[in-house]
Amino acid sequence: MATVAFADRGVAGTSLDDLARQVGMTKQAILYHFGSKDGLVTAVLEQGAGDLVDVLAAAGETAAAGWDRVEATVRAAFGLAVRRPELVGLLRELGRLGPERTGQVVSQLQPMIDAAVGSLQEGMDDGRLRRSDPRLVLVSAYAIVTGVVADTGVLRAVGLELNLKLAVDLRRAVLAFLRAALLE
Amino acid sequence: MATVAFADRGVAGTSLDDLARQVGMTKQAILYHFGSKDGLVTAVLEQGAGDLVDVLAAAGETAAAGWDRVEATVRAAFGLAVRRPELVGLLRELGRLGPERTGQVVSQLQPMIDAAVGSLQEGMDDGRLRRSDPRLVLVSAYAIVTGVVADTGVLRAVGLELNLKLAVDLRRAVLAFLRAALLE
DNA sequence: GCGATTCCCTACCATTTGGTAAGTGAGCGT
DNA sequence: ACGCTCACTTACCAAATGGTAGGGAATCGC
Repeated sequence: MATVAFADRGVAGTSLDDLARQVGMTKQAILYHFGSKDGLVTAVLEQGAGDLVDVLAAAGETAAAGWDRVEATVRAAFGLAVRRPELVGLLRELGRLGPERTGQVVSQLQPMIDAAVGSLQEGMDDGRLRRSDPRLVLVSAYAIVTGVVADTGVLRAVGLELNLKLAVDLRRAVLAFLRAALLE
Repeated sequence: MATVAFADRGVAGTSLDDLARQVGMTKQAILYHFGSKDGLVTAVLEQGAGDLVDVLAAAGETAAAGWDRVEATVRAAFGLAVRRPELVGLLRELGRLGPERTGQVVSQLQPMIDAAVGSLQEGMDDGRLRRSDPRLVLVSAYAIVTGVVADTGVLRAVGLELNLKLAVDLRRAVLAFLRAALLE
């Protein structure tokens, strides 16, 4: 709930009073549980990053290394982005929360990121994937998935509505892009 | 200046006092010129959208329709995103400013967007470009360019630093993606 | 049964926020 | 010289903000 509010209107744009009213508690109940707004932000970020890691890491591990793993991860990422867009919003909010906050979340995501880069690199070394910069691939894929889900205003501007069908189309487009980049 | 602050810390996260101190004026001087914070936001958005249109539309018009125009526009977009990343941040801030604000900016960008979609569609009808959904192409390209520039925290997490060389690499990757999608 | 703890509320508080009121000085047309 | 507008400034203000203090009810260990 707080996650959605922070992702939606930003941390600075969400007052504890608003939040409490939304949850049906008083501001002081929130402060009791989290100590301060800072504490709440920390908890929300930790939970969000945890969820992210849980879903994506699990998806990656179930598939065999190589293209299958890439596809499984992208599918999981799209599913998560559609089901819980607030996680994407949270990632975007990070930029304006300062480096310490970014560091907190990144340190939680780092093992997963390293694993992804490593897996891609390994695939390239084995010749199963075409050689390129795995980090560029990762960043590009991240940008497309998050950008498309988060900027719904932009979607509407080009005459698209974010729904299941569009998500499937976009997933197909992203996978085609990655296939072109990673397979020959 | 206000543009940078709004893009950087968000509208809600930027107080008029902070802003005024940064500019070397008093808050009341700002209020005198813009009437209210709302007025300032409106002006900043209008200016930002105008700049966006100026650069991108000009780039599109100088190149011949078809792939050349796509490439010219992407190059202009990357240039703008690197030179003035706050414009990207502003676009992202739109989402949390509510539909009216989004409408204001979108109506300013709409002719350019329609022209881009139309140009792509025309190229596909002529057979100069491979047939696909031009809106999906546009959204994907938008997401990559803006995502990569705006989420510098994510970049750093994968061990990349946003600089000229990286921007060039990314531009190459995006152009390769678009070429694969639009040319055969 | 009973003290302690947990959890939450009411009542405040200092600070910050966007915004108003009133004045001031520089420049400018007449 | 005079009035007038422009571009501010200082002095406020009411509301909202994050946070503290203290109390009360429910629950738990014993």
